[in-house]
Amino acid sequence: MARKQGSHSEITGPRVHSAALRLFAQHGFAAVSMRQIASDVGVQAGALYNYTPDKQSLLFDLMKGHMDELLAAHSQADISGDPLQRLEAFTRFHIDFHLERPDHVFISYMELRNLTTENFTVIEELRRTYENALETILRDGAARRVFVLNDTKITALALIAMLTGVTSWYRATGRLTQNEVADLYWELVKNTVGA
Amino acid sequence: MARKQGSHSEITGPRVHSAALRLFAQHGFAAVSMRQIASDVGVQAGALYNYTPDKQSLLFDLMKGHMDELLAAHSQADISGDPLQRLEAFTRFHIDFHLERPDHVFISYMELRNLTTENFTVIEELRRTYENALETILRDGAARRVFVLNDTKITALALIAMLTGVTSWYRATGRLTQNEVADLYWELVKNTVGA
DNA sequence: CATTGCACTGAACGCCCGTTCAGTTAATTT
DNA sequence: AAATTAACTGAACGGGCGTTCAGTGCAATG
Repeated sequence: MARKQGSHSEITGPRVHSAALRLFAQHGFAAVSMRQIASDVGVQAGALYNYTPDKQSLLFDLMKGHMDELLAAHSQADISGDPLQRLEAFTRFHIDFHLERPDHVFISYMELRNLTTENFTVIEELRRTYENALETILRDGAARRVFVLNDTKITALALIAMLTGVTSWYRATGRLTQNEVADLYWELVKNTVGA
Repeated sequence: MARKQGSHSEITGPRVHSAALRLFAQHGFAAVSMRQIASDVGVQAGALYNYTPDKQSLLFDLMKGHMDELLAAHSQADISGDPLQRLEAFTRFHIDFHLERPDHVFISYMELRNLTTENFTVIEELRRTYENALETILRDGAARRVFVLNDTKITALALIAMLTGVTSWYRATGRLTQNEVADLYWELVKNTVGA
């Protein structure tokens, strides 16, 4: 019969994924071996295969999990009101969410090319869904002449690149708090859309 | 005596580096083997070592060469006048330069963690030099109240992230010409700095 | 025409890779 | 106490890795 207590799998499973997360973010997917992940968890390489069918799935699960969390958190977030208010809410949501998951963000932007084509397609679609949420806000604002935009699609991409870039320099121990960063970026975003 | 004509080294050498450039950009440094590069050039793996001391140097040379070219082109470019004119010139220079070297740009932003610490330090310093050029323009403009900025350092980083992001979606066969992209981004940048 | 030396081959070096699996351990259930 | 089974070990599989180097062929030199 299946054991309920004393089982290690509920501990080891998450540890495998969080070791993979950290190591992939630090050294890159291709540069990290299953033996390194195993050693970090404190088991032999073979034991990893109780928790993932293969290395590729380890990467995909991390990225898919991140995108699912992003979209779930985004629909939970209170992003409402007129376009300007929604853009502010989106900006602050994006900064907060991304600053709290630097490793996930890093992997999701750097390791796309190490996904199989099927897995890549899945992630790309989720990413496009998120980008479209921003584009909708921009289009609404442009229609109501609250924003002045020459090209909503390019503006959306430019804003996301700007906002996500924050993870490449932000350090919790640095000069600015997370809220100060969000304030600064909101000013930049507001200006960018001509509001 | 050394042969001057009929020598292949002047042909093979550049081919090694350009094969490495393309393959590293496509699959990532860690995922590309010396044998793949050799096969792309049309030689055996051992022959590569006539042109590079090791794989790491291949990566470093590509990144160092890119940064040197960037800084050289930047100082050749006519970036003069008042802060607004200089910011426009910088923006257009940055977009043009980066759109014409997508592989170099990709490698220089993605493969930093695969550099040895010594090599990383070198590249980082060159990158900071370039960022400082933008920051100087911003500080001048803020001092003369042409720009409205809360934090010149963060604004510089945000703008560079936004501008460099163009390489991740731009395709020469797409909807927009390089000049149209530069025009769009200049509008965004101008707005962002409150000018 | 003999010599030089560049450019390259092809084999080898020791090592690490992702993945599989028979066997061991020990906690739980009956 | 016996049976069951989850969790894991340790060895092995075939293969690829970066790098080295003695040897080969040939174009240019003297």
